[in-house]
Amino acid sequence: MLSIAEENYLKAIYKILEKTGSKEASTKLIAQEMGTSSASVTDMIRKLNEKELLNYEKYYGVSFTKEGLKYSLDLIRKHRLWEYFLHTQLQFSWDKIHEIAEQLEHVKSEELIDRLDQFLDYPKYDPHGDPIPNKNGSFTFRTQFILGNLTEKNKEFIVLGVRSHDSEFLQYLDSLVIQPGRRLKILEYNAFDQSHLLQNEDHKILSISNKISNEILVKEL
Amino acid sequence: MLSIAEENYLKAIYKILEKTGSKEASTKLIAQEMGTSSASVTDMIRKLNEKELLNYEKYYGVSFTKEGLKYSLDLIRKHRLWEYFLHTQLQFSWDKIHEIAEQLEHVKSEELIDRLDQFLDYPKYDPHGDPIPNKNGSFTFRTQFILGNLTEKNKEFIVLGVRSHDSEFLQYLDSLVIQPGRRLKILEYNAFDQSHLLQNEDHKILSISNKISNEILVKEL
DNA sequence: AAATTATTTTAGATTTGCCTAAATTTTGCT
DNA sequence: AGCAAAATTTAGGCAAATCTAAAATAATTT
Ligand SMILES: [Mn+2]
Ligand SMILES: [Mn+2]
Ligand SMILES: [Mn+2]
Ligand SMILES: [Mn+2]
Repeated sequence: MLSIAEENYLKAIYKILEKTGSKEASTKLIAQEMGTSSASVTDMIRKLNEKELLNYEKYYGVSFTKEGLKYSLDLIRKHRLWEYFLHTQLQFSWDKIHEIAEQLEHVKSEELIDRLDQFLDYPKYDPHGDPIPNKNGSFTFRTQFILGNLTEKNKEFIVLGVRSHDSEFLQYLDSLVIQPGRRLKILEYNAFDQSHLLQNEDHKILSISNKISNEILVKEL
Repeated sequence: MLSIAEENYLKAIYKILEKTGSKEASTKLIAQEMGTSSASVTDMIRKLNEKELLNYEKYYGVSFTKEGLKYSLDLIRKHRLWEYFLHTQLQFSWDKIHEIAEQLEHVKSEELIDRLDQFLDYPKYDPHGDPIPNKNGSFTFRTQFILGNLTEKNKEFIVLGVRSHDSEFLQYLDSLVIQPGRRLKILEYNAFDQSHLLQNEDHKILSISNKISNEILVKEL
């Protein structure tokens, strides 16, 4: 059993590896992600190395061991299942759930998360569209496009998720009725500033900058 | 915002005051309840006194301040609401819920507990029959009897709760179909050893020692 | 009212997770 | 290759929460 601090380091490393696509995470990036000093990171990764959750070579960053990766995936699973619970059962808006899930994910009980999974009917994606690992740590993949890359007029899409989880961004999307499961139609695409003119499910016309559209994930139809 | 350790001390003190009916809790009893040394208790109660949650007079134990009592009641509320959730929604048996609620009760979010309360439809009693304080910290009382004190033949009762939360005791009651909401009928009372012969809801005949019956709370009808 | 016992507090350490500053090592650049 | 910059580790310290042992105080018994 790991402490909350140790678990948060694992999550930070997972997030870095996911974002950079690399196999190793540097002390610097971990410190940045955790909001701590590099010295603290060195202390902690040495400890997690001793617990055989991280492969650590002095001066060359860390990678996950098999057990470290599985532990991280379990944390991601717990976090996203709790987010799903908060959103679908307790009606929390999607900009409020992350912070609470950050606490709930550290509750230690395998049976709890298994029963929660069953209670929620084994959801595959969280309220932000991120995949939820199953008990074995495997994700369900799906083809998805970044709205910002789509330019075809009159084409219709279903929102799948978002790439930014920024609270204000999510609230803004709420105000535009752009949420997972909602429909969007491209009315116009402006190649000069890469902005879109969209129609939402409520037939409202929306003008969206590429700053926004690049953070929205959709599928056709 | 208090640390988990600080919160657990408040709960321990609450439990002692409830059990002893006294206004002050001694260092010794707190240490016993927490499973720590008296020295640790002295350190902590001095800290909680500085935070104005406890009234503390050196060598004479502690009592709650108004804020300390409210904080404790909020913790009891969270604990019991989570237990109710685990039992009624996730189908955990009543002997498993306490341990998990001990973790969940420390999640910090007032909105979370308010929404959970609403989701569960404002339950007044937890799965062990203990009252759940409302948002203002007030309990709903009800008249209840200790089964061990009841001797009248052929009288019928509804189980309301239990006074011991021991896991093995609860499992034993499960095996006898003695659970909150279930009916019980007194077939015989033996004054010599104070044992009861009962009939449960499944029409099974049960012989119950006073050791057991003294831990069961019931109401008439 | 002493003396003994029980309880509580103080003193001094330990562990965890964090910090800053200094030393070391690697990396990038001319 | 050599030097400067960047990253990392080490050293030393701090706060929280714990411990054991010793000292102080209160309660009980004679
Ligand atoms: Mn999240
Ligand atoms: Mn999410
Ligand atoms: Mn409980
Ligand atoms: Mn309970």
